[in-house]
Amino acid sequence: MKLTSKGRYAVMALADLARFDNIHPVSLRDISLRQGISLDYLEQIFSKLRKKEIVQSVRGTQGGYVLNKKAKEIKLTNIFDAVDEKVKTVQCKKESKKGCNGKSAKCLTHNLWDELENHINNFFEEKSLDDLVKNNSERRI
Amino acid sequence: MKLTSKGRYAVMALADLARFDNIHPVSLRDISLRQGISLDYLEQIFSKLRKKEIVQSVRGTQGGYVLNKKAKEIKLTNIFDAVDEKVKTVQCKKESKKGCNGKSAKCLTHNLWDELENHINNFFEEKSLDDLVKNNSERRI
DNA sequence: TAGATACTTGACTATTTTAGTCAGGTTTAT
DNA sequence: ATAAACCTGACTAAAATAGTCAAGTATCTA
Repeated sequence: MKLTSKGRYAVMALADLARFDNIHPVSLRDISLRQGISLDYLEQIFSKLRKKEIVQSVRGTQGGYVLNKKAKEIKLTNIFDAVDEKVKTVQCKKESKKGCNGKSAKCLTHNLWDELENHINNFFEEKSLDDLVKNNSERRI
Repeated sequence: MKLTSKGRYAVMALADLARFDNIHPVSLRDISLRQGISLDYLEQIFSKLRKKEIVQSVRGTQGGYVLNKKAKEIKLTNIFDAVDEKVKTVQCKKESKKGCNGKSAKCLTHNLWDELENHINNFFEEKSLDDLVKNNSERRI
């Protein structure tokens, strides 16, 4: 089980952006340089973040991106959701109306994975972008 | 982020095995049939579980596998560890003595992923095989 | 002691996912 | 006008996953 780069990058980029928010829009180019993430990849990611209304874009020279809500109101859940990073532990064939692995009932461990998903999602729902930025306020880059 | 089948199968198979433990060895063939997991794949998985001394094998007719410890003492951590299912959230280049993404310092979100790893691992360390079986004692298959 | 059952090991492979790249736009501040 | 910056969709190399396949070895039971 691992977190994918897309999710990590999304959070990293937004944390970067949050530090400059309310001052001026932040260009992807700057985020790319500071965080070491490919510009093209960032554009893909921000396209999704914009569609989910987590950020707003400002076009033209001196443009960039701005948070669409207060950092405190943006939970990690929202970010992961936007970039299709999902916590997925069971793959039951839902179409077949059967349980796990094509068997008639839920597999022995079905409840376990449900619990695990909840456990992880709770973590993401508690953490906001604001928490991250505050945690790093002593650092510059 | 998702849990891989290998880890899920390992836990499912061991939960199945735990129900019959102390009665007789359980053959992989039976587990395969009951849990709908390929026999060949199970063999790969159990080879790893045996090396980590989570199970013992009993050869010959009526042979199979037996737990090597009490179900209460087998934590999910041990199982995931045995089959190389790891919770991995950051990929910092450790060899380069640099921080994340080749930058000089830890990335903005580094601490976050550490916390997340701990959060997930705590879950796995608390749950034992015994918890699983008890949770399902009302069910037959 | 024959033969079936069941474990054991290692190599191989198709599929899927990931982590991007690339090309060609459009918008807007200056 | 033009450069900076956003925007979009198609494409792809590499890695991981989820197995399969083949060829054993050990041991119980009849």
